[in-house]
Amino acid sequence: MNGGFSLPLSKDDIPPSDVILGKFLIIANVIPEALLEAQGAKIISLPKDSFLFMEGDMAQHYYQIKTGKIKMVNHNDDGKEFVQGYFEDGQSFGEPPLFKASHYPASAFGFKATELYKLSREKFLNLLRENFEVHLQFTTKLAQRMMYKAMMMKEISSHDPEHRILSFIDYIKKESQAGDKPFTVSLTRQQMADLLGIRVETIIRSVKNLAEKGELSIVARKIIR
Amino acid sequence: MNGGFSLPLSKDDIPPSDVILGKFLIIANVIPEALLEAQGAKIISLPKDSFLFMEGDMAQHYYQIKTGKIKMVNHNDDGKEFVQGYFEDGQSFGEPPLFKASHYPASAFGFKATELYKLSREKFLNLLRENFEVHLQFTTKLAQRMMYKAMMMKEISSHDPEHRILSFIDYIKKESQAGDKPFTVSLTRQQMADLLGIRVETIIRSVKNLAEKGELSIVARKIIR
DNA sequence: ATGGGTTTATGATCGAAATCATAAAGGGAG
DNA sequence: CTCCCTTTATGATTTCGATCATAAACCCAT
Repeated sequence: MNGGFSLPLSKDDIPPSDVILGKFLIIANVIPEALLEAQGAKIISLPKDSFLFMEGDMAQHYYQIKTGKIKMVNHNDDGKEFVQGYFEDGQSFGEPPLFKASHYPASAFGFKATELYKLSREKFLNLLRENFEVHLQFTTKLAQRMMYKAMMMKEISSHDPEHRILSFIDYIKKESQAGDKPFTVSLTRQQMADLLGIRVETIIRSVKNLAEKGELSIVARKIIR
Repeated sequence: MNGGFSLPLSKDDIPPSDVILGKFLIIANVIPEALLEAQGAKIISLPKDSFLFMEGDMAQHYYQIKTGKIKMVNHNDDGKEFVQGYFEDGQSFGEPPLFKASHYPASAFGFKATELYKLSREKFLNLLRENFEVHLQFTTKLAQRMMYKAMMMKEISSHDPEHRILSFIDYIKKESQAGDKPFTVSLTRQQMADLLGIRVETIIRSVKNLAEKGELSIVARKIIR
């Protein structure tokens, strides 16, 4: 999953559920910290439950998580939220608008207290210029996220909650590299709902149905497939 | 929209509607043809109404359209289709799975008879390696498509057909760089339906509603905003 | 251990988009 | 011009997820 880099991730102190939650959508474990520091990246702190930037803001900086967890999220008019993704240690987020100096399509929210590297747009582009391997690595991660979004769009468009849920679980299972081994979903049903654009109640009911059909099993409320 | 390159696009023989249709989702006018040829790209022909590759196939080649039009599309079990995007002259498509040697998340369909450059994965990556500007250009286009998908996911998830339609039209209007000038949507209602994951009838009714509300106007069945 | 907040659960009702059916209008090829 | 196919249009009906309401189970902090 790290695609070549061995960053000092030290996930030992993170509870298992979070590791799994992070597994999928860990999509851009991008730039070695040494390189960021060499370019002059600053380290900043984002408190839990606060926003780093809001949907619509102009993108000026590259951000990469040192430790913590960020939720990229859209809020529609009636307050409902749609989660574009979660990002954790070593991952970057919110880079797409950097390239054309445009605005963020979603807000960045501190799901946990988070420490981040912050690098100006110019220095970021410079870093890519001077480092083909990092650039390629970055593009690769972007491409992966792209495919995730393509998959989700297809699923979301053909609304059938059960199908959506299964595809989603299979995707994160694959990401987790669990192989054939039973895979435990560590997301809450609410989190799945926000990622899939479905109400919690519907998730709960659909999951139960899927369990009855034998497509997955529920043990101690956890979803296993 | 071309972002720096002036490719010999010669769109003169393409009717206006197609130019406009192509305007949006023209997102990766990527590699100068001279470079492709230098790397040894072959030119192949894809007949109208045929598939170049299918969802699930392993990605082995980089494709860039010389002339014609490609539709990237998913088919769900009951035959309904979801269109990920249209691509035209000068654009590339289906590149994300190239980076990790994985399979296509959607099928490529000849919306018109199309001539394409075809380049092996290795040579494509090589080309990026040797050409920072092209690589950056490519990443930029990928980032743009990414943002389009993020926007669409958010819209699709918060189902309100009218809202979705307006956001979509505003997006393609912006892409077309029409500014404040009235913008005529050149997509059929069916095409909009397939791009938005809504039924045609719903599009028709919603558009009519929006016209009554004054959000847009319909002239000779064409949607103007 | 206890209390408060979250997560899971379940039933009842509603509503909006999908579906089904049918037809008129437009457009292109010969 | 005419025929045929696509696109737009409109009404009737159905369906399934959203919504509302309520409560049990669980978990964590003090």
